Amino acid sequence: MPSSAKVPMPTLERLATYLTVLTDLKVRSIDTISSADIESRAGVNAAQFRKDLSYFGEFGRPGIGYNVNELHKRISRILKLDKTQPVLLVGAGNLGSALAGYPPLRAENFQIVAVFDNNPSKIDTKLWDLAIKDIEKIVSENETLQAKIGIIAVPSRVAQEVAEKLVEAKVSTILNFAPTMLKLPSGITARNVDFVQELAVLSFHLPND
Amino acid sequence: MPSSAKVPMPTLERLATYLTVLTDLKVRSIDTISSADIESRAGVNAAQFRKDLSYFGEFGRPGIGYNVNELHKRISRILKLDKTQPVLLVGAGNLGSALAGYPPLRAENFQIVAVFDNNPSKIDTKLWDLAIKDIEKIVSENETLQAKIGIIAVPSRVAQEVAEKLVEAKVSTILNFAPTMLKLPSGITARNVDFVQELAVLSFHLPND
DNA sequence: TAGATTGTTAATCGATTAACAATC
DNA sequence: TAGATTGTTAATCGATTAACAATC
Repeated sequence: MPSSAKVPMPTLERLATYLTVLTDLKVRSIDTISSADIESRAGVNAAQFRKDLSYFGEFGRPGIGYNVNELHKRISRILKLDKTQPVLLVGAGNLGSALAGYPPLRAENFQIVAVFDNNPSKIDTKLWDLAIKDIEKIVSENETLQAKIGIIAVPSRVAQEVAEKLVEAKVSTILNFAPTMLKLPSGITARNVDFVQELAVLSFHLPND
Repeated sequence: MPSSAKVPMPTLERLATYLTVLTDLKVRSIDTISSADIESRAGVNAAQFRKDLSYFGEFGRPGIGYNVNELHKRISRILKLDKTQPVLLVGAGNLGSALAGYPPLRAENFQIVAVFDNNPSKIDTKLWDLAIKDIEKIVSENETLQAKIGIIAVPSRVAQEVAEKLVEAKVSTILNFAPTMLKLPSGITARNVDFVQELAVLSFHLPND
């Protein structure tokens, strides 16, 4: 029942996976599932799944299983995906553009509310339906927007600098796509998405000729 | 000394992180570092770093530390990043386009050698310097190319189908950007990059108003 | 030599999974 | 009731870290 007991990071990551599976089950109009079903669909051990949920309360009925809609709703709630989250995007290059136009983000209630760049020739042009703004204005812009999540999609060499501006703009969590270790004040949560790292791990597993 | 003893996945992931740090040290012309330096720069415990390396042999000199260039070279070698790896990209949308034009990939010796899509209006047009080819031709195309790594950058609903084509084309490792659980034959290694999952974890950590 | 730092062992910590009483 | 499946405890497994002899 306690929602405050420290939740392991892997549990949190799997929660998002369960949501993906549950969304799919909803589409297929399946309305009850067991932890064993999850095991076969998500590749996560059934006991693991039940344990993960146990950090947040009771969700199923012994002998029956879980109601798909209810479980989806409750996990969304836990991950704070039940209401729209405003997000600041920094970097209007290829990657930033792809992120701003990425449908699954909207589907899960993340809304990019502003895009920033430092390139004068981009400032005041549009990225999809958003005006690209001067990165120097991020602090004042976010006074109104009040976004708490920031995405860094700029080259590595300026990522640290951008991170500091995001912190100044009162963002408290950062998703960093640049392959750099950010130095951040405590209290700021950051995650790195590193394509090259992912490919490197795959590369290691390649058969040796 | 054994390179074959099963290496933990987190070790492999950190190896790529070390490489990033080492590249940076090379740029700064620093040529010797200790595990304690790595701890402060990569945020990884010094003992952890030494343990990670120990799966692959001996790399440093007691009392001295590690030679930056040599360590970089050896880790590159371990991850098979010392020679160019050909990669097939499926999906010539926004994300595929961003990946194909992503400089760090080239910097680490990954080379996208072909792009495939199923959209007739895209086929035979160019994505950067590559001709977009019909996904139906992937098997025959890869007979010549012999790429072993595939990237899936298509919408979720077609990701499974694309994965199967990649397997048919004799790819053995897959990086999947679609938020779906792929069902793959054993022997195929896959990793998912899920932006929404990353954001969901951040979202969880958001202060409750 | 004295000081620094490695590679590795052993101790700790935490996450995964099996087992089962409770319950539908 | 008998069968199914949960939530949770306890056992297992594996990864992280501290400690230290070896060595530069």
